[in-house]
Amino acid sequence: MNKIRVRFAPSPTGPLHIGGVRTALYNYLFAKKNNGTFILRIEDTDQTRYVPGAEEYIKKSLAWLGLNPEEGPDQGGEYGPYRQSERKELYGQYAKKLVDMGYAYYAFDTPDELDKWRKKMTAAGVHSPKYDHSTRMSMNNSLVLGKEKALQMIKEGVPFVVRLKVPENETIVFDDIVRGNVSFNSNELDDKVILKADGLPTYHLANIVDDYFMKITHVIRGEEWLSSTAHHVLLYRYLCWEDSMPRFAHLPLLLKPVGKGKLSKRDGAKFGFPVFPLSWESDNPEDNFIGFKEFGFLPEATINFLALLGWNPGNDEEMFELEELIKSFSLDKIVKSGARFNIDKAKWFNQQYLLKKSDEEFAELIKPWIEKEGFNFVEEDLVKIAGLMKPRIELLPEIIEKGKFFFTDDFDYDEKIVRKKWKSPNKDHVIELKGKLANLENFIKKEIENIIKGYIEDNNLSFGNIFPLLRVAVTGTTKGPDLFDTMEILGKNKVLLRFDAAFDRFESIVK
RNA sequence: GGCCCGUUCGUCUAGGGGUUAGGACGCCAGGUUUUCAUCCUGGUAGCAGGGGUUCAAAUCCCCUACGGGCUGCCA
Repeated sequence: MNKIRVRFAPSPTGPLHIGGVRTALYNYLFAKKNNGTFILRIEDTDQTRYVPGAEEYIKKSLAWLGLNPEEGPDQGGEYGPYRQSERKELYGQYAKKLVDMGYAYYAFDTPDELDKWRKKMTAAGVHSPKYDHSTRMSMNNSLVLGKEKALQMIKEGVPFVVRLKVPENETIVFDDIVRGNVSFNSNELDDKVILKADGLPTYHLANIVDDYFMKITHVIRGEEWLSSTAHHVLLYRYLCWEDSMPRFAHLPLLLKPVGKGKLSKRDGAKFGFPVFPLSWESDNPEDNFIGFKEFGFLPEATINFLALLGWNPGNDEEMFELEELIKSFSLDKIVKSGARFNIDKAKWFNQQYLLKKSDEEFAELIKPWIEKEGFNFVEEDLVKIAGLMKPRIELLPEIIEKGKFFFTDDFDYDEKIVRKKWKSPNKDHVIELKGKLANLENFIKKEIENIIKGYIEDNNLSFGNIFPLLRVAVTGTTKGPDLFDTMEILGKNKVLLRFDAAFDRFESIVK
């Protein structure tokens, strides 16, 4: 069997959607699993939609996730170039060849004319007018004009496109790895444009030509391509490449968390979570998107989550890092139906991976977020803080909202608790306790604990009345890691100052 | 509208003629904890509907409904 070769072929029209990332992932996994080659090909044939920076974004996204192509625009390879705009000459050649063989024809209908034609047809009751076997003979093309005349027009510089001449009354069948046999009646297919007036190919032609020359063995792509696969099969046949036609695997789409339709780029803003791997900045603020990375996701969690959205290993396991995914991956376990994008599961995965990190690793991960806030910290303390905060964090930036008190005195107090508990005798005990802590020479967890617990026990107090006040005084909140650990990290000085500040504040709150 | 694809707990999914329909997230309850979180235990909830085929259907077939995709000189 020939060596497996797959490609991820995005268009640089903007940031790479998370669904595209999953497509890349599956291609990558399939390649690695089978000792094959994972190729990146940039499909930049639509110059009107080209967005500068998008190609760079795609590469950075793949790199962040560890999905590194072996061949591509940056890596090179013996089947390059890997940018379609750099392969321009190739496509025209094959478009012409198809025309010469009678499998395609030149068409001169302008976009404007087609638009008007469609409107007219629609008005006449045709639901979606198609340029196909039933209408092509009433259009402006070489089939009605005659080849001579058409060639003449082309020579004179009349803009033209090349359309595939879809045969009549044929059943086109292909065996999709995910969906099994899929068949189309050719009468339903339109005469797709394969070469545009600007001389560049459309997806359909470019794809077939490139896949053929790049020796692609499996085309793993989104379901949105299923409908046009019949055209692609025709192209392979007419070009006499049917023997090396790749196998197709059409992936189910990612759907909106709620409501109808597939996941769209706007859903991120709408639901408050990312639908892109990395953040994307553009001139138009409406087109600024936050990424999984910037949202606080780990690449391994993102991968794990994505992998399981439309694929499963066939057993109950669900924690998979890239290497394990490679071992377990198989195309036949891909699910057929679309999957709703559910961020809760993604967060859970993130937490699982965060929990696996050592305190040192976790400290490094939260550091950028803390620095971003402009907070200062002692390296050694940060590792301790990391250990305390790790089980409490699902997304990295939560270190700020949940652990702010480690880094600054500027935090709000939980007023509800203060109002409820800041009264005698509770408050007198707390003030008394502060005095005892002030006398403590060795301000370490064990000692602090002895003082506080001893005091509460000696005076027969309830933990529930004293502890929340201590906690809120020092951290502002009743939630958080072990208070004695926290105090030790903060240090005696800071803790005492916080008590003083808190007592003042508490008084004005209860007033 | 037409064509193609799909439909198992709220969500992701296992199961592909005989199962108490399994797991995970979420949610709820209990336990642990100074609180929160982690962790542990338990619970909640599903085969879209209708016809067939069969001794037996979540599983095979048909119809309907619903959902998704496509229907561009976009990919």
